[in-house]
This record gives sequence, structure tokens and C-alpha cells, in this order.
Amino acid sequence: MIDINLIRTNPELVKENIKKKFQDAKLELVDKVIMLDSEHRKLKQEGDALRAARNSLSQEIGKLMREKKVEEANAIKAQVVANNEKMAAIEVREEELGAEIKQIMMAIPNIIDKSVPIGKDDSQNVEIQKYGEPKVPSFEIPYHADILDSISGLDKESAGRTSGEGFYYLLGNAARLHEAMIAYGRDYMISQGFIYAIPPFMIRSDVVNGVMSFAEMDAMMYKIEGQDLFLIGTSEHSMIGKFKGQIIDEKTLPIKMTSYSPCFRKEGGAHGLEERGLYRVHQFEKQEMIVLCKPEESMDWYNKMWQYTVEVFKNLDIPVRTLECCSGDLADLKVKSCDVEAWSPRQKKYFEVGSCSTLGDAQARRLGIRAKGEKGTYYLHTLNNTVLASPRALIALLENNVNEDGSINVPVALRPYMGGIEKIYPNK
RNA sequence: GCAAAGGUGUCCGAGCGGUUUAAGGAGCACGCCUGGAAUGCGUGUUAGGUGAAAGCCUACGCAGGUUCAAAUCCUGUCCUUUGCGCCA
Repeated sequence: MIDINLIRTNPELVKENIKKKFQDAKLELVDKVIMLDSEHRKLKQEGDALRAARNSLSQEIGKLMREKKVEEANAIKAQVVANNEKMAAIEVREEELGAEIKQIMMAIPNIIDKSVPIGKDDSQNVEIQKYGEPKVPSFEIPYHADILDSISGLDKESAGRTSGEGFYYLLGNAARLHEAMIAYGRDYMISQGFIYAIPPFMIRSDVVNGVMSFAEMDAMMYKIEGQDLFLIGTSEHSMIGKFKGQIIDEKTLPIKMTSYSPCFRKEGGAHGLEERGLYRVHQFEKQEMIVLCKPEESMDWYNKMWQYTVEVFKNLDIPVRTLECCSGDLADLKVKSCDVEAWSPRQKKYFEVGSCSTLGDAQARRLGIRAKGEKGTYYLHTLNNTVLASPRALIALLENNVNEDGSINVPVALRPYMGGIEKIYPNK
């Protein structure tokens, strides 16, 4: 959600931005909201005048009552009643307009950063960095579900019976590796000065609405029956929601936190869950990072944050590249965003393992997250990024660390979390 | 889950139908004092909207209601604390 003031003072900029995102259908919203806004303000002024009259007349009644001039007071009461009728009509319209304006404002995309490459869709995303050699070994890398099978690490059949499609049991060393990766990601972020948090795994609808659009919510979030609660799709939701409606002392900025949570996603509309694999599932676990900072610092943080993820994957012996999202692929709330992708030597291409975004003040404006300091009170900037999400990261780990004989190298960084094991051997 | 008490500005906290334009304090900012600081004294300081400005409007957890008038009364709801119950 952008500042309506920007639309008042510079509608062309807002329209230009919509065009850059190839959402021309939304262009008319700008003029429409300007119209509604001016009507709304006019009405508000009328309403304010009426409310002012009511307040002063009511006060006068109070004075007269104290002086026991009951008849005079009653005469004024009649005036206020008449006034109130007019006011009620205006207030209804005022509220309608306000709601309509808010709805449109939610639909108008955030202003993207100047540096964002222009492009229609994800095919035009731009590679900005590569780390490690995307090796294709001389032997054929098995499908990750087969690697997992070889170490008796995966049981989707049982999960199908208990929970249905899109769920899984991770077993033995596979489960341990999965948790080791998360733990390593966690400790890496702690070493970078982030505060570790375990947030609520369910949140209320008002928080959900603050962090995503209704359409996104419907496609992603599981709702708890009979209660106003949703299972989180990422801990970003509860971590940013934590600050809803707060005014934060500027001196405590930046707020840097790394959170762990399971993540639940309906994956509605996605082209199917894989039959055997773990690439797209209803439940995964993620170590996340968030930063809340002053507006002028957000771009620096953005660049630092995705580098953390690259560093984590580098330490797990997984080659990665970073792709910047082009304008058309950027979600409406985001100012700039990139995906960190891991190399798949089996598919001979990269696949997404993390996503880093700065939302500018849009999320903070929706949720009412402000800071107070020398320059007064202002909305602060919010950023979020994946440290590591598994089992997707586990897939990358297995494919990049499996040997021709089927054994799996445990990267040095993970060994402390694996009881010192250096290699995992297949048991069949 | 039951019961009681409570939710007021950045924080603490008073107010419990009209004299609240939300007392008082802490914190913060500025000034005086000082060689410099602490202390002390003085001034300012809730947020949002609207307006050129003066001002006006809105908000006392949230949503409704009663009233000429609601922080204050009523209803619902959420949260917190305490006690009881239940439970890893």
C-alpha cells in the first residue's frame, strides 16, 4: 500500500510504475481514487463542521443544565437532534468512500526501485551473482526421492494414509540432515547478530490481511475451522505481525531477527504436487530472517540479506546463483526482490531455494508499524529473506553431495549437528 | 474451561456521563546553571486526518448500543493478570 499523498501529488509517477509492471488494467484506478479521495475529503470537511457544531452545542447544554435552565437546554437539544440526522447520512457515505478508497489503494502496486529490471514475467529475471561451479558429474545423479530411498529416509506412502498428498515422513539420517541444515542456518544468523525467535505458528486474519492480499491468502493459507486462526505459510507473517500497531523507539533500530517455523501451504492452483518428490509439499520447515529499519538503510540491508543466504549455501557445498525479479514478476507489495537458486546437477538447471524482498514502507503502512525519533514519527521499512528452507534445501544438498557409489558427503559445517558423521552410506 | 480484576499517549498512571483542551510522573528534546557533567530550574513533547493559517475533526484494546453529550453507562468480542480446573 503506497501513501495516498503520492497519488495526489504525483499521479504520473504512480501510473508510470503500473506500466512498468505491465498492469495497464490498473491505470484507471489512479484517476478513480483521486476522484473518490477529493469527494471523501469534501464530505469529511462537511462532517467535521457538523460534528464541531454538535460538540459545542452539547457543551452548551451541559452549561445550561448546571444552571438549571432546562427549557433553553431542551431547545438546543432539538437542534442537535436535527443536526444529527444530517450527519448520519454524511457519515454513511463517508465510510463507504473510505472503504472503497482503501480497497483501491491495496490494489495499486508499490513503487518499485529504480534499479529493478523491466520485464514481463519470470523469464526476464536477471542473474546478478553466481557462486560455486555448477558441476555436472560424470555419473548420473539420481532423483532425490531415490537418493532418500537408498538411505531409507523417506516414506510418502504412510504420509498419504495419515495426511494425504503433499505430506511426507522423513526418517533417520535424512530427517537428521534436514534438521541439521536448519540448525546450521539458525546458528549462522545468530553469529551475524540476529536475534533468534520461535514465533506463533498460527495467526489471526487481521495479521494475515496485513501481510498479503486476499487472493494470496486464499491460495496459500490453511484456516482453522471455527476459529479466527490460520496456519502460517512462513514465519515472516508472525514476525512482521509482531510489530503491528507499534511505535518503535528509533534507537532500537535496526531490528534483526531470525525465526524458525514449520510452514504450511495449500499450494492451491499450483500445477500439482509431485508424486514422489519433496519439491512442492504442503508442509516444510524454514529458518527465516527479517529486518525492520530506517528507510534510508533498507537498500543496504537488502543487499546484505541475500548475501547471507548465499553464504549459507556456499558453506553447504551447494552452488547457487541469485536472480533479480524483474518488474512484472515482482509482487505488488514489493520494492525489490531476488531469488536465490540452488544448482541441480540432475536437472542441469537452478531451482529456487530462497527469496529476499524489501517492501519499503508498504507493509508497515498496512500494519501500522512506525518508528519515533529525531525526525518525528514515520513508517519504517520491512525486509524478509529465507535463510534456508527444507526439504527443498535438502534436495539441493543431496544432489550436490552424492557420490557415484551412492554415499552422501556431509558438509563440514553440518557435521557438528550430525554427531560427527562425515558420510552417509546407502543401506541397499 | 470457570471466576475475579484490568486494558488510557513512547512508558507508568489518574479520571468512572458535560469544567479533560486526557491530570501527574518517567523518558526524550531544547534552554538556563556549569570549566565539563550530574543535580536543579524553565519550556516543549500522543497520534492520525483536514486546512494557507487560526482552527476543526477523529482515536482511551476492538466492534456495536444508550444519550443532546461517552475514556466514563450497557452488550458482544479479543487480550493481560490472579485464583481454580485441565493438560503436554
